[in-house]
Amino acid sequence: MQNKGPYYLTTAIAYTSGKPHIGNNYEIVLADSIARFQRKEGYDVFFQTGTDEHGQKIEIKAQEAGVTPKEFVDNVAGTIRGLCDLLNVSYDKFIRTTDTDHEKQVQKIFRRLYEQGDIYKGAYEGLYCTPCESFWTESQLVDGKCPDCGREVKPAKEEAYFFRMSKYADKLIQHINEHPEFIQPVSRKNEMMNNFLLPGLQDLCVSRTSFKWGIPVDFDDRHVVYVWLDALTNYITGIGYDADGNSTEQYRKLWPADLHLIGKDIIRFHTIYWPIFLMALGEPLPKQVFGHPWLLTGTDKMSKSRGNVVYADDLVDFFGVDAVRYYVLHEMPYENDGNVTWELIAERTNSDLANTLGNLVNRTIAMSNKYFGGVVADKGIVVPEIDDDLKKVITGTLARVEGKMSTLRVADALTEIFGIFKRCNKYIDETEPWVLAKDEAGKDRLSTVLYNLVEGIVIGASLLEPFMPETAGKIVKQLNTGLRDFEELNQFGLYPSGNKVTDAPEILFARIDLKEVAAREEEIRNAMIAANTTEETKEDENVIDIEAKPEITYDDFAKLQFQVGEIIACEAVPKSKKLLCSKVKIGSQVKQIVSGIKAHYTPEEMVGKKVMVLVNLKPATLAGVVSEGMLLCAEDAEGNLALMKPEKDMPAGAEIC
RNA sequence: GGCGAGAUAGCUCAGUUGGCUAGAGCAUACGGUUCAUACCCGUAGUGUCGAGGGUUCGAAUCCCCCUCUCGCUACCA
Repeated sequence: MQNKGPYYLTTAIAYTSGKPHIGNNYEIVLADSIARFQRKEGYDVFFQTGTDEHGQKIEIKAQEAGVTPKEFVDNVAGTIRGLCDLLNVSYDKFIRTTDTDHEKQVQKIFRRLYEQGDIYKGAYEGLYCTPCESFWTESQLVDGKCPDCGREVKPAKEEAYFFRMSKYADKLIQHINEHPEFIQPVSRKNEMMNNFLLPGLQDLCVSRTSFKWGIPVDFDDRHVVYVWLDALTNYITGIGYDADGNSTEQYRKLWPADLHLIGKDIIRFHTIYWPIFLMALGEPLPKQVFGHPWLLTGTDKMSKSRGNVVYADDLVDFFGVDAVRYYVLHEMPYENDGNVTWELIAERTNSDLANTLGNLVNRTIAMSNKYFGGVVADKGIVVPEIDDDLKKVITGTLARVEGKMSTLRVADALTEIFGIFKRCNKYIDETEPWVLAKDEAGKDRLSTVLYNLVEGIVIGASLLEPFMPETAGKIVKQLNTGLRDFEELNQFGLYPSGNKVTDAPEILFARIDLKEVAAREEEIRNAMIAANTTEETKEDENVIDIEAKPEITYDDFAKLQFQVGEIIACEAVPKSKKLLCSKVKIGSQVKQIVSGIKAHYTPEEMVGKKVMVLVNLKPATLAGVVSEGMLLCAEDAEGNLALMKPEKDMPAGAEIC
């Protein structure tokens, strides 16, 4: 087979905070189908995936679990790798950000960027605005003052390293404009341009001192490298990049990557920060970044307490690996989010895999056995008006599939392949083998018909291999042959005439009873809810750790005036998505307070509540509405808000102290 | 609020530069067939192409406006 050169493909690395659901695994199946396809096309493919294992969240989770962070990520990374294997993912390298060589390179990269001035130590001294509780970089200040409130900024305790993004912004804008294929789908390009690049890039914080579970900055070990410089660089460290210029031959061969396949939530990091890091290192940029939409379960958000989280291993256990692969690839969302449910997979499996494909293979083999003892021979009895179209459809499919795959239209490529199987079913109807079998004179024609069917199925199976490798192998095994190379797929008639197919055809995909699916799903849901209940009671005892703020004096505290306020009226702020405007009775006066809690409370719910109010906050205007205080809320890890209410009924205006 | 995308058959969606009776798949109904996993083949559909207005010989397709949904972003005192 002709070698078309290297093709380097990556997925995002999965965060090891817990077991990923099918919506996360979908990306890697998609990547796998592309990797396998390009291999068949003759490319020397290198396919890398892996896990992102640092950060405060993992540090906390490990603590909760009573294990070290390393033990924790070893366990989860093992689970994730196991899911990849279960899904038959043909990765060439599974990188972990805790790999020693990766960590070493990240340190070297950090040091190099620091030494050449791209990373600087953010001296927070003089740059913290206490009222705004915000850190600002020098470039963000307006006349040396807080850009939000215009007040003086002053020194703060935490320091961090920053990356000078603005330095490379113009070069990146130019690159994006000159390479329209760089960001896919194109609609994302405008978002990046309009929201970030054109308004001006802010410098990015690339280190932390608030947690320890990360790669230490080797010349300043109070700091660990913060997520993006650690995670994104996996794409080059995994293939042998060296910041000192001693990169491996593999790196020189593979970089720049042909495709970074990622979810739409991290497009910004892959199309802005990552290219800029690479520019700073003097390396070429990846050729394409594809930010795919998500595969969701119905309309509800997945949550364990609802028991509606869909895991790949449960699905594979019930449907089989290729049915799951087929579903996610066939439903691959391109512009909009897609759906996955047990019922949808079952329906798709029945109609496409059991009926169209499985039944075709089964009936073809059954007829070969019934009429010719399994021997498939081309007797050369051609009926052009029927056979020609069949052959044309089959031999033309490769080109159509290649066309679809060149623009990553994986779902459409699969539809093209199934066109072969549908055409074969129709061919059976056109030729009526059972009629031919009744008459000795029809025997040779019948033999040719069956030969044509077997040949079509072999070509279809060969095209199917990148998407459903296990099934493709099973099909050709039953036909007692092997998969064809892609370059042979535009020829018809390579199946050895006189070959004998299996006399015991195996059902490739059994039809699934929807009631069984519902029962199984119910079973898993209940088990999940039960397991989660015990887990949640445990979690109730847990606390959420947030970043510590600098210590304050009692005098600082005494400046704050908290009182009980009664909400007597509330309405949504018209020109805003998150804001509610409340009239709050505090003693004898009524204040107007704007709060960003529309997602959690309706205006009707708000009225009548007695809540905790910070009263002496300087009034500010939000979305054109004046706000004269702040309603206090508790916030959980998911960002859910709960208003603070006195434990006993208290009059409006009561001081909270 | 800024920028952007979208609203087409019961469901998921295609509809290129405006052009003949608006399409595909799934689901549904009917007919045919029996080699096969109650399967396959064929036929039939229904659609105010989100509402209204405009340009045009002609608009799902272009323009205006309205309603709704969604994405990124800002606001979240």
